[in-house]
Amino acid sequence: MPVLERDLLAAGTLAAARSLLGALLVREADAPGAEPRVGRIVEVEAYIGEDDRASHARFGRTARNGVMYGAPGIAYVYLVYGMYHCLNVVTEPEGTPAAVLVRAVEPVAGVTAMRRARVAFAGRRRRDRAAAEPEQARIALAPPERLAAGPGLVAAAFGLTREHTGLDLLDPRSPVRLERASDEAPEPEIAASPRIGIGYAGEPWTSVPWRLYVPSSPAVSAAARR
DNA sequence: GCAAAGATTTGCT
DNA sequence: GCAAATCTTTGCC
Repeated sequence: MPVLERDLLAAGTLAAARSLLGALLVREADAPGAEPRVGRIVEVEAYIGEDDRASHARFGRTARNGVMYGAPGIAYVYLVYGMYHCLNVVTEPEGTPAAVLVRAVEPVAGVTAMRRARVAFAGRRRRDRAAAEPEQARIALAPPERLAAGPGLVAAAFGLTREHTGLDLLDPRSPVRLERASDEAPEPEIAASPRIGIGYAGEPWTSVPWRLYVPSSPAVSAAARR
Protein backbone atom coordinates (compact mmCIF):
# COMPACT_ATOMS: atom_id res chain seq x y z
CA MET A 1 0.00 0.00 0.00
CA PRO A 2 1.16 3.59 -0.61
CA VAL A 3 2.20 5.73 2.34
CA LEU A 4 -0.25 8.20 3.88
CA GLU A 5 -0.41 11.65 2.33
CA ARG A 6 1.48 14.24 4.34
CA ASP A 7 -1.32 16.77 3.96
CA LEU A 8 -3.52 14.55 6.13
CA LEU A 9 -1.08 14.99 9.03
CA ALA A 10 -0.36 18.66 8.36
CA ALA A 11 -4.03 19.36 8.94
CA GLY A 12 -5.41 19.89 12.45
CA THR A 13 -4.29 17.22 14.92
CA LEU A 14 -7.79 15.87 15.59
CA ALA A 15 -8.37 15.46 11.85
CA ALA A 16 -4.95 13.83 11.56
CA ALA A 17 -5.87 11.46 14.40
CA ARG A 18 -8.97 10.39 12.49
CA SER A 19 -6.89 9.82 9.38
CA LEU A 20 -4.53 7.60 11.35
CA LEU A 21 -7.31 5.31 12.59
CA GLY A 22 -7.52 2.44 10.14
CA ALA A 23 -4.12 3.25 8.61
CA LEU A 24 -1.35 0.66 8.70
CA LEU A 25 1.82 0.76 10.80
CA VAL A 26 4.49 -1.15 8.88
CA ARG A 27 7.92 -2.29 9.99
CA GLU A 28 10.15 -3.95 7.43
CA ALA A 29 11.86 -7.23 8.32
CA ASP A 30 14.83 -6.26 10.49
CA ALA A 31 16.87 -9.42 9.89
CA PRO A 32 17.42 -11.91 7.06
CA GLY A 33 14.60 -14.41 7.03
CA ALA A 34 12.48 -12.31 9.36
CA GLU A 35 8.97 -11.21 8.41
CA PRO A 36 7.62 -7.68 8.08
CA ARG A 37 5.20 -6.51 10.77
CA VAL A 38 1.95 -4.77 9.87
CA GLY A 39 -0.81 -3.52 12.16
CA ARG A 40 -4.01 -1.55 11.78
CA ILE A 41 -4.14 1.48 14.05
CA VAL A 42 -7.28 1.31 16.24
CA GLU A 43 -6.60 3.75 19.11
CA VAL A 44 -4.86 7.14 19.21
CA GLU A 45 -4.64 10.31 21.32
CA ALA A 46 -4.07 13.91 20.26
CA TYR A 47 -1.65 16.27 22.04
CA ILE A 48 -2.03 19.79 20.71
CA GLY A 49 0.17 22.81 21.35
CA GLU A 50 1.99 24.30 24.35
CA ASP A 51 -1.31 25.21 26.03
CA ASP A 52 -2.24 21.52 26.32
CA ARG A 53 -1.12 20.80 29.90
CA ALA A 54 -1.04 17.07 29.15
CA SER A 55 1.45 17.47 26.31
CA HIS A 56 5.22 17.18 26.50
CA ALA A 57 5.22 20.60 24.83
CA ARG A 58 3.69 22.19 27.97
CA PHE A 59 7.18 23.36 29.13
CA GLY A 60 7.94 24.87 25.73
CA ARG A 61 10.66 23.56 23.49
CA THR A 62 13.15 21.24 25.21
CA ALA A 63 15.84 18.77 24.18
CA ARG A 64 13.34 15.90 24.24
CA ASN A 65 10.31 17.38 22.53
CA GLY A 66 12.00 19.41 19.78
CA VAL A 67 10.80 17.09 17.05
CA MET A 68 7.19 17.93 17.95
CA TYR A 69 7.85 21.42 16.58
CA GLY A 70 9.03 20.00 13.27
CA ALA A 71 7.49 18.62 10.11
CA PRO A 72 4.36 16.41 10.14
CA GLY A 73 4.82 12.68 9.62
CA ILE A 74 8.00 12.42 11.69
CA ALA A 75 8.26 9.87 14.52
CA TYR A 76 8.56 10.99 18.15
CA VAL A 77 9.35 8.05 20.45
CA TYR A 78 9.92 8.62 24.15
CA LEU A 79 10.47 6.53 27.26
CA VAL A 80 7.79 6.54 29.97
CA TYR A 81 8.02 5.20 33.51
CA GLY A 82 11.59 4.14 32.87
CA MET A 83 10.60 1.07 30.87
CA TYR A 84 8.08 1.58 28.08
CA HIS A 85 8.43 3.43 24.82
CA CYS A 86 5.56 5.27 23.13
CA LEU A 87 5.25 6.02 19.41
CA ASN A 88 3.90 9.39 18.32
CA VAL A 89 3.34 10.85 14.87
CA VAL A 90 4.11 14.57 14.60
CA THR A 91 1.22 16.64 13.23
CA GLU A 92 0.44 20.23 12.21
CA PRO A 93 2.74 22.45 10.11
CA GLU A 94 6.29 23.15 11.25
CA GLY A 95 6.42 25.48 14.25
CA THR A 96 3.30 24.12 15.97
CA PRO A 97 4.16 21.46 18.58
CA ALA A 98 1.63 18.63 18.27
CA ALA A 99 1.53 14.87 17.86
CA VAL A 100 -0.71 11.82 17.87
CA LEU A 101 0.12 8.97 20.26
CA VAL A 102 -0.46 5.53 18.75
CA ARG A 103 -2.14 3.68 21.63
CA ALA A 104 -3.13 0.37 20.02
CA VAL A 105 -2.68 -1.62 16.84
CA GLU A 106 -4.49 -4.70 15.53
CA PRO A 107 -1.96 -7.13 14.01
CA VAL A 108 -2.43 -7.78 10.29
CA ALA A 109 0.84 -9.58 9.45
CA GLY A 110 4.04 -10.55 11.21
CA VAL A 111 2.35 -11.89 14.31
CA THR A 112 5.25 -14.24 15.00
CA ALA A 113 7.76 -11.39 14.91
CA MET A 114 5.56 -9.28 17.18
CA ARG A 115 5.21 -12.11 19.68
CA ARG A 116 8.94 -12.74 19.65
CA ALA A 117 9.65 -9.04 20.19
CA ARG A 118 7.22 -8.96 23.13
CA VAL A 119 8.87 -12.00 24.74
CA ALA A 120 12.33 -10.47 24.30
CA PHE A 121 11.12 -7.17 25.74
CA ALA A 122 9.63 -8.87 28.79
CA GLY A 123 12.98 -10.53 29.41
CA ARG A 124 14.87 -7.25 29.26
CA ARG A 125 12.36 -5.21 31.23
CA ARG A 126 13.15 -6.54 34.68
CA ARG A 127 16.51 -6.69 36.36
CA ASP A 128 15.53 -10.04 37.80
CA ARG A 129 15.41 -12.02 34.60
CA ALA A 130 13.85 -15.13 36.14
CA ALA A 131 10.87 -13.05 37.26
CA ALA A 132 9.95 -12.49 33.62
CA GLU A 133 9.33 -16.12 32.81
CA PRO A 134 5.64 -16.31 33.76
CA GLU A 135 4.95 -13.18 31.73
CA GLN A 136 6.86 -14.58 28.77
CA ALA A 137 4.84 -17.78 28.96
CA ARG A 138 1.62 -15.77 28.85
CA ILE A 139 2.77 -13.75 25.87
CA ALA A 140 3.58 -16.98 24.04
CA LEU A 141 -0.07 -18.01 24.42
CA ALA A 142 -1.71 -14.61 24.04
CA PRO A 143 -4.22 -14.09 21.22
CA PRO A 144 -2.71 -12.02 18.37
CA GLU A 145 -5.12 -9.13 18.84
CA ARG A 146 -3.68 -8.41 22.30
CA LEU A 147 0.00 -8.28 21.27
CA ALA A 148 -0.04 -4.52 20.61
CA ALA A 149 -3.08 -3.52 22.69
CA GLY A 150 -1.52 -0.55 24.50
CA PRO A 151 0.99 2.23 23.75
CA GLY A 152 3.90 0.50 25.49
CA LEU A 153 2.96 -2.76 23.82
CA VAL A 154 2.87 -1.24 20.34
CA ALA A 155 6.48 -0.08 20.74
CA ALA A 156 7.54 -3.42 22.23
CA ALA A 157 5.84 -5.50 19.51
CA PHE A 158 7.33 -3.36 16.73
CA GLY A 159 10.74 -2.97 18.39
CA LEU A 160 10.58 0.82 18.52
CA THR A 161 12.81 2.95 20.78
CA ARG A 162 13.89 6.57 21.17
CA GLU A 163 16.42 5.96 18.39
CA HIS A 164 13.52 5.99 15.93
CA THR A 165 12.73 9.60 16.82
CA GLY A 166 13.19 11.77 13.74
CA LEU A 167 12.41 8.98 11.28
CA ASP A 168 10.11 10.03 8.44
CA LEU A 169 7.13 7.68 8.65
CA LEU A 170 5.86 8.88 5.26
CA ASP A 171 8.98 8.02 3.27
CA PRO A 172 8.25 4.90 1.18
CA ARG A 173 11.84 3.74 1.81
CA SER A 174 11.67 4.12 5.57
CA PRO A 175 11.91 0.84 7.54
CA VAL A 176 9.01 2.05 9.68
CA ARG A 177 6.12 3.61 7.77
CA LEU A 178 2.48 4.61 7.79
CA GLU A 179 0.46 3.27 4.87
CA ARG A 180 -3.10 3.83 3.67
CA ALA A 181 -5.68 1.17 4.35
CA SER A 182 -6.68 -0.83 1.29
CA ASP A 183 -9.49 0.71 -0.74
CA GLU A 184 -11.79 -2.20 0.05
CA ALA A 185 -11.44 -1.66 3.80
CA PRO A 186 -14.61 -0.08 5.25
CA GLU A 187 -14.33 3.27 7.01
CA PRO A 188 -13.76 2.46 10.69
CA GLU A 189 -16.45 3.39 13.18
CA ILE A 190 -14.88 5.97 15.51
CA ALA A 191 -15.62 6.82 19.14
CA ALA A 192 -14.03 9.46 21.42
CA SER A 193 -13.22 9.67 25.14
CA PRO A 194 -10.94 11.61 27.50
CA ARG A 195 -7.25 10.77 27.28
CA ILE A 196 -5.73 8.10 29.52
CA GLY A 197 -3.14 8.58 32.27
CA ILE A 198 -2.97 12.39 32.27
CA GLY A 199 -4.55 13.22 35.62
CA TYR A 200 -1.69 15.64 36.30
CA ALA A 201 -2.90 17.99 33.55
CA GLY A 202 -6.00 19.38 35.30
CA GLU A 203 -9.15 20.68 33.65
CA PRO A 204 -10.15 21.05 30.92
CA TRP A 205 -7.33 18.86 29.63
CA THR A 206 -8.30 15.77 31.60
CA SER A 207 -11.79 15.88 30.08
CA VAL A 208 -11.40 16.90 26.44
CA PRO A 209 -12.34 13.90 24.24
CA TRP A 210 -9.05 13.66 22.41
CA ARG A 211 -8.70 9.89 22.59
CA LEU A 212 -10.15 8.38 19.40
CA TYR A 213 -10.61 4.66 18.92
CA VAL A 214 -12.39 1.95 16.97
CA PRO A 215 -14.79 0.47 19.56
CA SER A 216 -15.41 -2.71 17.58
CA SER A 217 -11.72 -3.68 17.61
CA PRO A 218 -10.56 -6.39 20.04
CA ALA A 219 -7.15 -4.68 20.12
CA VAL A 220 -8.23 -1.53 22.01
CA SER A 221 -6.02 -1.04 25.06
CA ALA A 222 -6.92 -2.57 28.42
CA ALA A 223 -6.05 0.57 30.38
CA ALA A 224 -8.73 2.41 28.48
CA ARG A 225 -11.39 0.01 29.74
CA ARG A 226 -10.81 0.88 33.40
C1' DG B 1 23.64 18.91 41.64
C1' DC B 2 19.15 16.83 43.54
C1' DA B 3 14.47 15.50 43.86
C1' DA B 4 10.13 14.51 41.82
C1' DA B 5 7.18 12.72 38.63
C1' DG B 6 5.76 10.37 34.62
C1' DA B 7 1.07 10.03 27.60
C1' DT B 8 2.37 2.13 31.36
C1' DT B 9 1.82 -2.56 32.46
C1' DT B 10 1.72 -6.36 35.47
C1' DG B 11 0.84 -8.83 39.63
C1' DC B 12 -0.77 -9.28 44.14
C1' DT B 13 -4.22 -8.32 47.98
C1' DG C 1 -8.39 -1.96 43.63
C1' DC C 2 -3.52 -0.69 44.58
C1' DA C 3 1.54 -0.81 44.40
C1' DA C 4 5.80 -2.06 42.27
C1' DA C 5 9.24 -1.92 38.65
C1' DT C 6 12.64 1.39 36.42
C1' DC C 7 15.22 5.54 34.58
C1' DT C 8 14.87 9.79 31.86
C1' DT C 9 13.50 14.45 31.82
C1' DT C 10 12.60 18.57 34.01
C1' DG C 11 12.46 22.13 37.47
C1' DC C 12 14.51 24.18 41.20
C1' DC C 13 18.29 25.23 44.72
